[in-house]
Amino acid sequence: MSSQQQRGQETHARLIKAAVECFAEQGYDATGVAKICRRAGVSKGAFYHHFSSKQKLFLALQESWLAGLDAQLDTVRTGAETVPEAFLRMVDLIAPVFEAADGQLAVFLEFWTKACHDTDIWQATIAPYRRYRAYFMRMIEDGIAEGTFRPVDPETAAQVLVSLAVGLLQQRLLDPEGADWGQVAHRGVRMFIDSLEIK
Amino acid sequence: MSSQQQRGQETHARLIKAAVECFAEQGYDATGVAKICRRAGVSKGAFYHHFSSKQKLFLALQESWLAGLDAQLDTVRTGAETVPEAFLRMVDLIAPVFEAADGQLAVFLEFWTKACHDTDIWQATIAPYRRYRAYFMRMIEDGIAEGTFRPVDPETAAQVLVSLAVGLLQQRLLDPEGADWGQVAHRGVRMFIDSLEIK
DNA sequence: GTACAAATTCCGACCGGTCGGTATCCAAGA
DNA sequence: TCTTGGATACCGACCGGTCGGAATTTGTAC
Repeated sequence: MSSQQQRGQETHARLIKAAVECFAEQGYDATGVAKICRRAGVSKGAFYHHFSSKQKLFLALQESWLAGLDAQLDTVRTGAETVPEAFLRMVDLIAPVFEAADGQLAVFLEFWTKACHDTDIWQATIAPYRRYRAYFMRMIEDGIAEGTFRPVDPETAAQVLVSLAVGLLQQRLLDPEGADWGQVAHRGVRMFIDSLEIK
Repeated sequence: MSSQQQRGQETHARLIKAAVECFAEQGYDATGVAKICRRAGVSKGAFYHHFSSKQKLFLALQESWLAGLDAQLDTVRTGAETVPEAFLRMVDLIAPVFEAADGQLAVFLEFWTKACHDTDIWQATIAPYRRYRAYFMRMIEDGIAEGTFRPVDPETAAQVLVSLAVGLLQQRLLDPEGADWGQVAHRGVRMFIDSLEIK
């Protein structure tokens, strides 16, 4: 890689980092391109050299973040004996990911909001949820197959679980001090399992 | 009421209505005050005669909507023998409220988003959730008292339920065609009850 | 009933400022 | 020399909000 290419990549990364911080602190709309540039120590010209629009940067942000979450999810099933165990492991594994990203998560709400009014963002936003739903569905089907779960409708159950996860994320985001959200998440997933398990 | 007062109230109502429609279609930030006024068939001067700022109108919107939801919630406990029944009744009673408001619900996402960056909106936004949590908590305590529920921690359980409700709302908002959300809601609440009930 | 003042409701031009985006030029590395 | 990455100045559009005053109704004194 030439020194010029490297310089370019560094600027790119600095812009992403600055954008995440700005969006998290003030929100997407309230953050001007100029502000991102100032924080990144870079000019507006450089910005539009790397991103064709403010929205493209927004999408790039979402994409990179979700890729990280996906990677984390893939490690869940390994090393769990039964499906219920896998679900519980998931909570433990995912929680720190969210905690680490803490301040930046507010941007998720922006994604959801914008998704309602923009097809590009909408597509990029719902895709992961459908993927997670399918993922959970398969786990539930496995649970039924291995005899630990009652023969419920896996799709509906998966949708319930995704909703619960999303709701937990939102509540945690809105009122971080309002509860011990890690504990609530645990309790929620345990309730989910309880109602599915054959006892 | 004098004819002047009445005229004022009508204008007020027209502004609210126009604002809800605009916000739902394009979002809060993308909707200029001028656009609301045009839709309401009213001048900018009239707008600022009725609302001291765009944000005040936003808050008024949220307040009036939540008041309606509260009123609906208050009718739930009456006419249910046991607590589990009350929870199930709640789903049936609340669902149509959300369905009726359908197109307007996207504004909720905006409330959440703005709440992260504005203390005024934040206070107005979390207050109802804390109220609902307290409401559910009492119901769960009642369930424990009447012997139908296991002696779990009512607070955590209530937080789980609120999270589930919020998540269902968000998912429904984002992907209305993605599932039969009424059914998912039913299944979710039933799951919640299942894991609490003494069998 | 009439004349006039006060108050309410509303109008729309206008303000300073900010926005996303563009055009142009420059410096340095290949 | 020529491409690439970055800088700067600038554009038109639009924003939330203000303001002086017009139009109409209400209250009051005669």
